[in-house]
Amino acid sequence: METLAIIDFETTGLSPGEGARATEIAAVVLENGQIVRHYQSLMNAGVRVPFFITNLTGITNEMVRCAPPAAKVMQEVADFVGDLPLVAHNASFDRKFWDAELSRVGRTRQQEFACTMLVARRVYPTAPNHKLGTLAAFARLPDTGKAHRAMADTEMTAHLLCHMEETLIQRFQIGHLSHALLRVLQRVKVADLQSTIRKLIRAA
DNA sequence: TGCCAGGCCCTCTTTAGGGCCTT
Repeated sequence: METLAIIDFETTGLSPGEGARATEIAAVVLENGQIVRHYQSLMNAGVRVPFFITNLTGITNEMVRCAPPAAKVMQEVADFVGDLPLVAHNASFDRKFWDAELSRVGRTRQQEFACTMLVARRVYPTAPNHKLGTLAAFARLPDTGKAHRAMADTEMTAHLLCHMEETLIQRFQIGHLSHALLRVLQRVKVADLQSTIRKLIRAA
């Protein structure tokens, strides 16, 4: 697999447009199917953490108050991932926060996101659902720690990506999984997955 | 009081509606 950066945000809500801010981010670099570098930090954006978010994630107001400023963390994580292609589970969510938090420090995203949830819907159509935790159990992925914390979810997404690559290699004899192929697969109609991959292999 | 975003996908569709998924 080509070298990719996988990220996951914990936030105070669902939309930066509604005032939600990031509370934690994790990123890993996946190289040849192995996690070779980690970045993880809580961040203080100067907002209160709603009670139900603390219940969900375990992230408290005290933890955020003691964390480095959001601007410092975003500069660090943006430098950490550099121009590597980005991957996230339900990437439309993380892309919104990545773009919003980066814009606050005067930076803009240079690369595209690929989405493991959209690809998993096609690769694992019989999974009970396509939540990250459900897919981890369905594919019997290694335990990565407490769900709904940024590094645990980031590592789980990395394991899911590797498992999907193995599945696609076995099922369709693809050579390897690239970011470009992920971007194609996430837009293919579920029923067209097989024919689309075969066409891509023939064209390669 | 009740509701709250947005992109994607499916279908009893396309001049739409509702479920999924993320926090």
